[in-house]
Amino acid sequence: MKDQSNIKITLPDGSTREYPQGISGLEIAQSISEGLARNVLAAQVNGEVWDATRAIDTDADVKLLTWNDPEGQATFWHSSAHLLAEALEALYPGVKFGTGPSLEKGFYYDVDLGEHSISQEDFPKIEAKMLELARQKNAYVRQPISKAEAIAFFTEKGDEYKLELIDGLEDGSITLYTQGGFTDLCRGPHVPGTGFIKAAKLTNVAGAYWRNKQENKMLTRIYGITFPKQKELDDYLTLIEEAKRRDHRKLGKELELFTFSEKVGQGLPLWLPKGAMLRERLESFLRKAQLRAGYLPVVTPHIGSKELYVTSGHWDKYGKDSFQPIKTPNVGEEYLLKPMNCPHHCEIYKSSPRSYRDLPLRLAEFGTVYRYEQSGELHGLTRVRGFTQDDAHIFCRPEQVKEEFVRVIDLVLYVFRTLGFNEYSAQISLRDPDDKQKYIGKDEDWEKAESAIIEAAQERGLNTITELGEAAFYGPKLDFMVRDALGRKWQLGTIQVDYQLPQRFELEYVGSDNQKYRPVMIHRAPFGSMERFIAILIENTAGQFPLWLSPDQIAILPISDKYSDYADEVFFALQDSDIRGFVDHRDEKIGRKIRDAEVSKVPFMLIVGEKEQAEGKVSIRRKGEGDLGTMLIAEFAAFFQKEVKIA
RNA sequence: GCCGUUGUAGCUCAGGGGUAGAGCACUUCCUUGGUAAGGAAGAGGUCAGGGGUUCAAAUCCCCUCAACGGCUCCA
Repeated sequence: MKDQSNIKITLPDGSTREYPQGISGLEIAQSISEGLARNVLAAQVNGEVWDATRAIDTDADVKLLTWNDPEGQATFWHSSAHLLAEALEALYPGVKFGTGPSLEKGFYYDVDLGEHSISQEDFPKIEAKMLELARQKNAYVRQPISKAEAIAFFTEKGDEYKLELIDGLEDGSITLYTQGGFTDLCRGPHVPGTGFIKAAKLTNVAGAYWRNKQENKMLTRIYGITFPKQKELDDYLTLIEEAKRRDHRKLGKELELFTFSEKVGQGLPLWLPKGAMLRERLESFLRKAQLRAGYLPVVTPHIGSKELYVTSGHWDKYGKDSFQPIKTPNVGEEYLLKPMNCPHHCEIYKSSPRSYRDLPLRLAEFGTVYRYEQSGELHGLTRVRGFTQDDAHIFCRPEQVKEEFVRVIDLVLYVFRTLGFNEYSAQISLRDPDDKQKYIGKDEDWEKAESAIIEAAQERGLNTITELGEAAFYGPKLDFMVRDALGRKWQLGTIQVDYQLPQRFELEYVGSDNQKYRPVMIHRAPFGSMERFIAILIENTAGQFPLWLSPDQIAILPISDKYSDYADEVFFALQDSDIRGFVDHRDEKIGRKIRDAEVSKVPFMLIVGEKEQAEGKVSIRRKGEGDLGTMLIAEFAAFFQKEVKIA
């Protein structure tokens, strides 16, 4: 007969062991190996992450979590947030605490510092305090308490934020955690003790609204990161430094792609010749792909009468936060800078009666739009006030929605693949079921649209995440999200199903039965916006664009001005083969010309001197690789054409 | 929009109550050099803008603008 006090623990490899009831994850680790026990940060018990020291009372699947597990790191960082709080309480008595979660990389704690204030200069002091407390190797002690006790504790402490949090908690589910002299309301879990934290760095301080609501008080959010080893912190900091070097704002300036001018206005990028040419190349790439996919180009003006946006619903939704209407000499006449292309495209649809045979009708336009983004939101090229969408609207019959949607997914994936965007996430953005007033349209239409998206994504085997409340006000969408060099997420490609605008604009087509029907609209933009896409492209490639996009593909470097004429000859010959570049006619030594070409990321350098001139050749040097030997001009042109195609 | 930080030459930055500095870039001259920076000279700034304190402000204070880091927002 089985001993009542024993429980069965199943480990991830499928093996099962018997332990006395009440054993902890840490003790299980000890029974396996000392080394493992030293590294256990938490235990996953039946799928839930627990303190490693928490007693397990029933048979369970247990996975011991270490620094190598994302959940282990999350636990480590959440515990570090408590350590930060402890340090803050020691240094700034009376500080009140909001919440302090772990992040993908690190953690933060939101605090109300009262009279105090904290700046970057205070970081070393706080970090030192954290490490001092860590060296005390205090245990994180879990203590379940009743709601009344919790209220009493935090009333005594005078922390109204914790009281507000307790208010939303259910009696019986409340726990406190204490390490050293610091006690926090927390559901856990935590690492066994502070001693695991060997390196700490506060990264920045920022304001953040309490509970993320704009109408609430702004607290001070202190961001930090910790590691079990100093070296890991050093490596992390090096990585951040490298990421900053890829920042499109920095590279955009260095590579002379774009600039901003206070005089032109905030968030209004000025494209410099190299950037403009890069952008044009991307546009023509997509134009070609869209022509193949059955899109028809249209062009519409940058403004439209206010009535257009009253009809579309955009005026009602965004009017007061937008660029305000442009007035004319005629009283009452008002125009808006267009924030969207869709209303214009709807009017194009209406310009002629449509038959079911005409559908799907795919109208495409690189349409420049203007949105008055909040000043604090502007960010390089990723968030601007004037930008160009690679927009198109597909007008189709209801039964065509899914197929069209799938075809758009294919187009987006083709674009991403061609440009080497392998790290994206596909996000299905649905409406917030608890806040339906934010949206327009009938429930029935929303449900149809949402299921069309979900099915289409499934059909293409996309690995999707679903976000509630992220839909556009007129419909759900499938967004392709990518990260910038510093890990921030941005939406690039987007596909949106819309039943509302066709109704608002009273779009119709005649069916085979000679009855009138309402088409469905799909909004889509594979790049999203040229500005944002190029920003991410710059960061992805660190400014080293694929050969076909590179602003300058070759630099012709004469050894001295004696070979200037030959260099020009080579240049014109290659220009005839559609190869872009320039001749470096400066009075500099070859070493210098090479260095400058390398730094400005020109893919090929063609060095010409006495030898080359005599033989009608060029010496090829590839950026980052070095000397490739000599070729005849025509040989190089052929070689280059092959390279462009591979890229 | 909110909280915080920053704003000095085209760029990167030093300085800091007594009327501005470096490197790179730029211009001119010398140099004609073979695979990642040749040399010299020169030019360039109302120290973001406005107001205040002071005998004196780039420096201290206030306001505005912009950038940066977050928060909120994102058709």
